[in-house]
Amino acid sequence: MIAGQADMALVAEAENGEQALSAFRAHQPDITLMDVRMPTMGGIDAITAIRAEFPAARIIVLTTYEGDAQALRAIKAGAAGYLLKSMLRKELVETIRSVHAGRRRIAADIASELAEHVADDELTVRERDVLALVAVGNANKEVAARMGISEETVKTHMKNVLTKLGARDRTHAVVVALKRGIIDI
Amino acid sequence: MIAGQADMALVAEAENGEQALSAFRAHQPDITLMDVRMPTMGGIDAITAIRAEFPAARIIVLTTYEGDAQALRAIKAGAAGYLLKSMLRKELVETIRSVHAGRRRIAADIASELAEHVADDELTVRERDVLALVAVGNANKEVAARMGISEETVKTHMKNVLTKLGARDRTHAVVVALKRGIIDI
DNA sequence: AGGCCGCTCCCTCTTTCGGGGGATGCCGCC
DNA sequence: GGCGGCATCCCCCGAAAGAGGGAGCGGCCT
Repeated sequence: MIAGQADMALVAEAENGEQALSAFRAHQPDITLMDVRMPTMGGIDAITAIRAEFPAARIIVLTTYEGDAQALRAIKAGAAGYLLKSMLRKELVETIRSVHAGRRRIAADIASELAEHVADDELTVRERDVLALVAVGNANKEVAARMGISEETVKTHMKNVLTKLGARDRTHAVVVALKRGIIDI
Repeated sequence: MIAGQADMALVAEAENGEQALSAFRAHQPDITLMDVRMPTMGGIDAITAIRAEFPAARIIVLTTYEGDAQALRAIKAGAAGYLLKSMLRKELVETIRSVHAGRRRIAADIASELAEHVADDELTVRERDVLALVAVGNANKEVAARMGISEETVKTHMKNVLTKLGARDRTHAVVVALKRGIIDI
C-alpha cells in the first residue's frame, strides 16, 4: 500500500524489535511504522532504543487497540504518531505525511481516552505487581507470600488501586487495568 | 496484496456485516475474508447470514487474537478458515488457495487452543450473564437484583463457572473468560 | 416414560475482602 | 533541610465470597 504512493517508498521490514533497530541503523528511514506487540523486543523498547541512537527518528505506532496506558508509554518513549490498525488506509498515508512534516498525530479515539485519564494518578510499580498477581487468582495472602511482604501491605496497595482506577472491587479493577493496557496477561 | 497475486482478484470490500452481506449477494466471490470485530453487525452474524443464503460460501476469518471461544463460534457459524492478522502474507495466500480447493484451514495456535478445550463444558447462557455482570464489578447480591433471581442462584452459577473455567476465584474466572473470548467487555 | 441438563433455591461455616482509621522509614526534589 | 510520594505495617469490623452439602422443576431427547 505504501509502495503504491507516488511520494513514498518501503525501504525495510522487520519482525521484531531487534530487527527493527538494526534495520533502522541500515536505512535510517524518514518514517518508521511500529507495531507494539512483537516477540523478543517489544515496540515500546524498540522506540526507546531507536530514539536513543537517533533522536530525530519519526516513529508512528500502528497497532490494534491496547488501551490508553499503552499509548501513553509509546508517546513517552518518543512516538510521533499513534494509529489503530482498524483505521482506513487514507488516514495512514495522511498521518505519514503529517508526521513527515513534523507534526504529531494521535488517533482521535486514543486521544480522547488519554485526555480522560490525564488527571488520574498512575499506578505505582508495586501496585501493578500486586494487581497482576491478583489477576491470575491470587488471594491477598498469596500475593503477600509471593512478593515477600505482609498481607496488610497488599491490602493497602489494593485499596490504592481501587481508588486510582475507580473500580468497584478487585475483579473490576483487573478488567479496567486490562482494558486500559495497564497490565498484560 | 491479494490483487498482486496472479490467480486472485479483489472484487469487493465492506466495512461492516451488512455491507458484507449485500456485497456478497452482488459479487458471490469464491472466497470471503471476514473480520469478526465490525460495527453494526459482527463477523459471526455476517457469516451466519451469508451461509444461510449461500450454503456453499467459503469464508475465512481474519482477525486479531480473540480466544478459542470466538474461533469456535466462527467455525460453528460455517467459517472454513481462521487466521490471525499477525500471520505472514504467505500464509494468507496459501490459506486462500487451500480453502478454495475445498479444505479447511485453522491457524495452528488457534487449533491447539481449541483442542485444549474440546473436553471442557462450555458455559451456559446464564453463567455467562452472571460472569459478565461480575466482570464490571457487581457483587453477587447486585447481580441477583439485576437478573431478578436470588443471590443463592448467583452463587450456584459462579460455583459452576469457577469449576468449568478452572479458575481460582471470580477475578481469575473473568480474566480467563476474557482471554478465551467467552465474554466481551 | 425415564433420564439428563439447565435453572432455580436453600442451609452452614470459614475465609477473604474492603472500608475506616493511623503510623513509620526512605528517597528524591526543591 | 524540609516536604511529598512511595512502600511498608498495624488495628477494627461488617459484608462478601466460596466450599460444602441438598433439592425441586421444566424441557428435551431418546
